[in-house]
Amino acid sequence: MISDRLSATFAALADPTRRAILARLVSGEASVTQLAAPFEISMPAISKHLKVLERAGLIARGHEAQWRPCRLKAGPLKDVADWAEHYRRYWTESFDRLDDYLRDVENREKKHGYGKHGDKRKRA
Amino acid sequence: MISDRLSATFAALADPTRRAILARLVSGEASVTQLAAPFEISMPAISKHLKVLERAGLIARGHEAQWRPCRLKAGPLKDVADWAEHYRRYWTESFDRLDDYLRDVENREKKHGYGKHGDKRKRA
DNA sequence: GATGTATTTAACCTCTAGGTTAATTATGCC
DNA sequence: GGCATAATTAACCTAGAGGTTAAATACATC
Repeated sequence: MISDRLSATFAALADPTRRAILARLVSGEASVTQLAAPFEISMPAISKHLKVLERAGLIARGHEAQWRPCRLKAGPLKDVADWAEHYRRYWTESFDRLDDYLRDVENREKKHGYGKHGDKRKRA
Repeated sequence: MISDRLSATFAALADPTRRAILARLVSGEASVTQLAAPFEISMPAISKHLKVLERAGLIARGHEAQWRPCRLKAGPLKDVADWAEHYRRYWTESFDRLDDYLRDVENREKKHGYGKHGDKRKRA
């Protein structure tokens, strides 16, 4: 079980099915069956996804006869947005802190350099 | 392995150690040993976290002698921020779509209602 | 080339995530 | 009460996450 709220939120959002469920809930309350319709997975699987979303505080659930309608609770998403905002200047600097390391790195690029999987290039 | 980029990003961010590493990288490039310092886990564990961050495109790695300095790559965080922004109006509506369901729900709250774990309350 | 430092890889462990099918619970309707 | 529908719980499976320790790799220096 994930203790801190932000981790629980990110973990809940890491699954595309769950993000799709949230997206669906934007257009209003829905039953479990309705939420399950677009997916090929079983009902219990959907049920588990909903439990994860509920634990993360991203949905709330009601009771109407045998239905348990879900609705969006976007509160934790504000935390996500706020958290990401702290990094805005780093994605704004066109290439991630480009200015910071250009002088350091570029003028010694024959020796070092940032490659995808380390330095496997031939060296002159 | 996670196929879509957004899922990989969220999954990477779901771990507090990894978020702390990103936060540290805001103050500039750092070696693996430097990044590991604040934590009690082993070097291989840190190495794995860095691999996750690298795969998610959140860091880039260099080569300097036996060091593999890391730097922040905030690109994917913009996607996170953009994604979250779509839900702004739902967390802005003070209590998550409050207006949408107040009429529907509140006037039948004796029968139904949104509780933490379903309707376990006594009914009149 | 031996030694020391930085880091990764290998091999392993445990726990959990995400899925399944079958059974159970809750409710409305006849 | 009996049946149909909605959803959850139970029991199970597999793959992967996150951690460990020990061994291997890469580089600088003496």
